[in-house]
Amino acid sequence: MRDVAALAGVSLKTVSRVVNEEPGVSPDVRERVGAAVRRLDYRPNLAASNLRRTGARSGLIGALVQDVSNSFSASLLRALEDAARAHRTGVLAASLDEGVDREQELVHDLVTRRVDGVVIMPASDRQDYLVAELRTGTPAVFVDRPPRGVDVDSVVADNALGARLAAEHLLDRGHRRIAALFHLPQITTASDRRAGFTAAHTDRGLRPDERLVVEGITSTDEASEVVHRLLDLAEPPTAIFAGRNILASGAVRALQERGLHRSVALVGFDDFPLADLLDPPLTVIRQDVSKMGRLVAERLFARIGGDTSPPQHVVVEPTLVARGSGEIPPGA
Amino acid sequence: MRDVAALAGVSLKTVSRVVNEEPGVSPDVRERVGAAVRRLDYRPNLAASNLRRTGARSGLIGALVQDVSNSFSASLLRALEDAARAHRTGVLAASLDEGVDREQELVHDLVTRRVDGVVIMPASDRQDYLVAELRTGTPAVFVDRPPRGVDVDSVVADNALGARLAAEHLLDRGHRRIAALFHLPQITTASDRRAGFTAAHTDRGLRPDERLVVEGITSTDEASEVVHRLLDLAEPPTAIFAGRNILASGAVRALQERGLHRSVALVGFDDFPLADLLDPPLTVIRQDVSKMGRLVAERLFARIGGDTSPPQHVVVEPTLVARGSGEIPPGA
DNA sequence: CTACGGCCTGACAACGTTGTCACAGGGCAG
DNA sequence: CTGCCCTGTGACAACGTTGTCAGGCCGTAG
Repeated sequence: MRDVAALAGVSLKTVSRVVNEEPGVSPDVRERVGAAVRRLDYRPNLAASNLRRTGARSGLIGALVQDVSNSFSASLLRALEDAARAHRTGVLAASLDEGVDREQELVHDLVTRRVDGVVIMPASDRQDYLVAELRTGTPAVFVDRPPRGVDVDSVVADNALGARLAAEHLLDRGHRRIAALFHLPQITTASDRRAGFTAAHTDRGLRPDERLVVEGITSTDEASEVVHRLLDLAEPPTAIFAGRNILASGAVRALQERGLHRSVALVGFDDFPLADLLDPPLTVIRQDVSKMGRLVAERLFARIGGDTSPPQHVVVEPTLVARGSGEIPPGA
Repeated sequence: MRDVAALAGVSLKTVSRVVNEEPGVSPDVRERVGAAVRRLDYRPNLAASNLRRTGARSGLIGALVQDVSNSFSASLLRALEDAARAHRTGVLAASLDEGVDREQELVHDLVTRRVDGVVIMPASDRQDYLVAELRTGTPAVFVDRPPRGVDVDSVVADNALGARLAAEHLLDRGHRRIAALFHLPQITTASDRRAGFTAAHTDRGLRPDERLVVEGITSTDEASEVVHRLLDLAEPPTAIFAGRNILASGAVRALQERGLHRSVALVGFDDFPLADLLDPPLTVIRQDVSKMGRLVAERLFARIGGDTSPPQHVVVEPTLVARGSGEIPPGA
C-alpha cells in the first residue's frame, strides 16, 4: 500500500479511500491510484483491514459436519456454500466423525479464528460448552440434530415423523416382523427415529419385535453383519427399516448376498445418489437437504446481520419416496 | 490481552510470552498469567498475530474442487482435511462447477485472504492467470487435471491408461461396437481418456466406431439420453464405456429403462459408493482418491514448508475393478 | 475584500500482537 | 568491593489498514 501511495503520489489514506470505493476522491486521483494498484498488483490485507475496522467480518463461516465425504453432509455443505457465496463469505469445513472432543476443539478453533458464524451438526450429546464460546458473539446454527444445553437456532428434520412414515408404509403392506437398524442411541436423530418407529406400531395396537430392533450401529459393514444375523433367526424379518443412509447400504449388501433383495422389503432413511438404480430401487425417507442448507444459511446470516430475536427451531418434514424395495409384500 | 496483563499485574509482552510458551518467564508469573487467561477466557487474535509475525501462516488452505457434493471431490476433500489437520490447518472449500471465471475469482480471493496454499481441480483450459497470483508466494498444487500455462506440482491419474484398461477389458471379451461417453473435450481428463480408449483399439489393429463415441456430455440426464439414442441405432453398441462417474449413472439408468442392463456391458471411470450394489455390480476404473489426497497434501505442505525444488508431477495409476457389468459378453 | 462553507487530501492514532532492545536485580568470579 | 554476566521483565515500535480530524484550496455571498 505504501508503494502504491508513493507511485501515485498520494497518501496512504487516499489509497485506502480508493480501494474501498469511498466517496470524496477526485476522478483523476482515483484514476492514478487505480493504475498504481494494477501496476503493482496490490492486494489489500484483509486481516489488517479487519483488525482496524470495528466489528468487521472475517468473511468466513465454519461448518462442522459429520463427515465431509458423506453424501448428506456433502450436499448440505454445498447448499451452505452457495448461500454463503451470496454474502461473499467462504466456508471452512471440517469433519467430526462423531468425535465429541473434536467438536469442542474445532468450535474453539473456529471462534478463535473469528469466523462470522458456525454451523454445527453436533456429535456431542450436550453442548453446554458452547455457552462460553458464544459469549464472543459468534452466532451458531445447529443442523440435523437439535442443540441441548444451549439455546440457538436449529434446522432439523422431523425424524420421528420420517421413521413413522417408513414403519406405517411397511405395516400397511402387512409386514409384522420389521427389523430396524439405528445409529448410536445417544444421538437424538437416532432415538427420535426409533421413537417414531415404535409409535407407528403402538398407534395400530402393535408392538415392534424387540429382537429385531438393533441400535448402536455405526458402519456399513456392521449393518451388513447385523442383517445377516437377523435373517438367521428362526422367525426372520420380512421387512427392514434402515435408520440412516450408510446403514441402508449395509442392509442392501446383506440382502443381495443372501439373494433376498427381492423378497425382503427395505426402507432407508436419507436419500442418496443411485438409490433409484439399485435392484430393486430403494424406497427411502427423503430429507430435502438443499432446503435445509438454505434455511440454515438464512438463519445464520440473519444472526450475523444482527438479528437478536429468540432462537428459532425449524423442523423440516421428510417425505417417503416409494421406488420398489419398500413395496415388497411379506412372504415374497 | 490488556485486561489479562492488568489482572496478572504484568506487561502485555509478558502475556504474549506466556501465551506463546516462550522461554524465560518465571514459573510464578507464568502461573499468574495462565490463571488470568483462563479467568477472562482470553483468546489470542490470530489475525493480529499473523500481521505482526513476519511470514506467519494463516493456518488455512484453499481447496477448489469441481463440486463439493460430488463423491470424487468430497472424498478428495476429506483426505485433504485429514492431512491438513496434522498441520493444524483448516480447509476452505469451494465448488467451481466447471466455471472458468469462478476459478479465477476464487483463486484471487484465496490469495488475497493470504491462505498458506491452494489445491486446485481446475475448470479452466489454461491457467496463465495463476502466474501473477503465485508471485505472492502462495504455493498451488493441481489435482485430477494437470496445469497448463504455469508450472506447479500436480497429482493426476493416468487417465489414458485407465481408459485403455477399460477398452481392453471390453475388447478382450469380444466386444467390437463399444460406445464411449466423455466429458467436455477441452478438459484434459476427458481428452486423455478418449485418447486411451482409441489407443486400445489401434494397438489391436482396430478402430473405434466414431458414431458411438460422444463427447461433451456434462450431466447424468444427458448421458442417459445419449445412451438411449445410441441403442436406437441399427447397429447398437454391445458395450459402453462411461468416461466419468456421473455419466456412468446416466448409462445405468438408460440401460435399466431399456431392460438391457444385463445384456449390454458397461465400464465406468471413477468408483463411487454403491457401485458394487447395482444390478449388475458396476465394473469400474478406480482412482485411489484417498491416496491422491494424501499426495496432494504432502506436496502442498512441503511447499509451504519452504521446498523450492522443481515442480513434481505425480501420476497415479488407476486399476480396473471387475464386478460384473463389464464382463457381460457381446450379444448377451 | 472578507467570511464562510464545501470539497479533497493528508497526518496521526489505533486495532491486537510480537520482535527488539534496554534495563533492573542478583549471583559469582576476581 | 567491583565488574560482569545472566535472568526476567517491560517500553516501544512495527505489522497493514482505517477512523478521526485538521487544514488547504476554491467558489460564492455579503
